[in-house]
Amino acid sequence: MSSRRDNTTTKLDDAARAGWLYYIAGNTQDEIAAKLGISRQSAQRMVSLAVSEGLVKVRLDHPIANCLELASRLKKQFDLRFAEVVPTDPASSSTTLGVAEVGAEEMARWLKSPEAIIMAIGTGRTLKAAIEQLSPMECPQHKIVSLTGSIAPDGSAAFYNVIFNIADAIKARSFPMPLPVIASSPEERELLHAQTMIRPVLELAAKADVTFLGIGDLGDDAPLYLDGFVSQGELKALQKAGGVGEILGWSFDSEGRMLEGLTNERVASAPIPSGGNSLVIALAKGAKKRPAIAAAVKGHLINGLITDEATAAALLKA
Amino acid sequence: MSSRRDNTTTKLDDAARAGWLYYIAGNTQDEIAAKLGISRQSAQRMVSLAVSEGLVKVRLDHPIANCLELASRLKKQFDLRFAEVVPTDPASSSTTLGVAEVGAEEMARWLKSPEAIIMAIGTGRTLKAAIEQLSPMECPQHKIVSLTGSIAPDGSAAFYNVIFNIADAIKARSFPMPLPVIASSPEERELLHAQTMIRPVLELAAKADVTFLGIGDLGDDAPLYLDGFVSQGELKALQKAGGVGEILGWSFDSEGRMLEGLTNERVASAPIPSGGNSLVIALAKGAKKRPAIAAAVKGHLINGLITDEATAAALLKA
DNA sequence: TCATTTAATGAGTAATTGCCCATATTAATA
DNA sequence: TATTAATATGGGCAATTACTCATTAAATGA
Repeated sequence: MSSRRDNTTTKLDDAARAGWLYYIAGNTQDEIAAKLGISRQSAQRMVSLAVSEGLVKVRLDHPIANCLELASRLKKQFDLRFAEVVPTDPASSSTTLGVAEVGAEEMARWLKSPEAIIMAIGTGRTLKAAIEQLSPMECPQHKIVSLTGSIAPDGSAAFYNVIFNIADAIKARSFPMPLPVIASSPEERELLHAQTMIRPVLELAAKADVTFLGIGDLGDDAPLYLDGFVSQGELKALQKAGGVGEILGWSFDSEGRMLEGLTNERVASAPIPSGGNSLVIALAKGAKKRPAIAAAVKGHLINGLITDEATAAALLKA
Repeated sequence: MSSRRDNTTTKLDDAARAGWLYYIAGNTQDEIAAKLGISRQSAQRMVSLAVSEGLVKVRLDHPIANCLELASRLKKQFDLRFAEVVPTDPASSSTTLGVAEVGAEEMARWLKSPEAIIMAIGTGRTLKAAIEQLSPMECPQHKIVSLTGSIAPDGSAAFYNVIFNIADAIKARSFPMPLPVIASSPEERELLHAQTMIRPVLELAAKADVTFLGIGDLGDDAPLYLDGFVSQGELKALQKAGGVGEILGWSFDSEGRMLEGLTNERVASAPIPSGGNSLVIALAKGAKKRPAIAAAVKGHLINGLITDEATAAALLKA
């Protein structure tokens, strides 16, 4: 008892133990209670704690035929180098369910590489959900670079910036970008990018081997607006100019062409990587994002996509 | 659906889908049944098929998980009735850290039993460290019996004899063994064992419900030698005869076979309990003790083990 | 075609689990 | 030290899941 660090640690240890006995060893909660000398209710609490703390990871090792089919058609039709489709749960309103898990797996696959890679990371709710699924690992050989600013309009750390969450789970060198997402003027953007702290990050970003990012819609409740990065007026202007989506703050029209002027001339994020071998994977699903995703794949802003069955089917039909 | 090859494939696909909806999306089987248009029972069958076909993989992201895994493999491979593995702290040089705490917990678990039990106790540094972790408790119903002498070669109370330390913490009837660990001759051993004070202790020891003991190595700095129970010459002889470890002073070779003659014909300790239901748990870890532990489990000198991750992994590899 | 075997289905039921609530225990604070 | 707040515990019950069994549908082969 003396060597234990603190209460939380002990509790998580016990939870892990209970979770192991339940999920791996196949004990019932009654059996666990007996083995651990606690009541059944406590055993139940521990198991559920292990789940809610994310200690328990469930994976399904089966290429569900329809998903596979859709993925391969997506790859072909939109000239993608990577596509993954997860089943749609019609009843769930989650905008990340499934996509986040698969995204995390794909990230982990890259991070497991013994060779040093540069992984670039965007931002957004979906990506954040994916990061939460990442299992801790040590990979000091890799560099993880943020493509977009970590500063919210009010000066605080942006909630949906994920580079710091990654750094918690993955022991790799990480490069955040201490910038706002959108500067107040083109001049300020240039000034910010000229900073000695920023330039190496931008250079690193341009050389990324693989990039994971989210896609935002430009509807009336666009994340860019909800999070306060653009004003309502600016959003209206983007919509009027034909904008249907944004990546890293860069807005584009339904053909995937970047909009000229407007907020785009003040976006402080790095450009979307597009070098020859660089893999740019977007994580996105949902009816609301469909036009944005369609535009992004049409305009080859991305060359990889993780989405769900319904979205994939809709993309193929359009 | 067009690409499905045959019935089995389809079934597995559906099972995978059901498994996904259940484990990843968190649906109940009723919901799955509704969504897939099948009965609840069929949904249940599909989910369980997904599990039995190994489509569902559960992983536990916690250091404890590996320990539990190792423990269950130890139990299986060495036919142990009890095995507990604690995480290895690579930074610590302690030979008892973790093992002592868990040993104490296990002792406490037994002592909490309302039914009267006989607990036998060996000796050694690890065991002493374990006893120090014991919380005081009242259990007059139990008997605690020492398996080995409490007299150092110089006639003083042996430092690493732990029965008296137990008696401090635990209010139970305790039975020390006022003997040397190794007598000066086989004859003296017989004489000592014939004493009216000793015989009941030996009889009690033979009936122990559970035994906790340490394992000593027979390297050049064997505890048996350091504590002055055997001379350097005797130690060399033991090594030459193939001795790799000792329990209670009884030396054995790498297969866990007791050595013939030498100091073994003068050991005054009780024999290692081995009755049908008796649980004999050793507390030991560390590279130095590895051959001794391996021999003890191979030769079934013990049927319970508390050790650490590194030692457990090495034992399994050997 | 018909008998026979085999697999699939759903009803019923026992076992297991999730959760709420009252109580006890522990920790924090005055 | 006494009081209060926070937390943990176990009883009880409803929801969920696992399993058995009888029945039905499909497949097989003469």
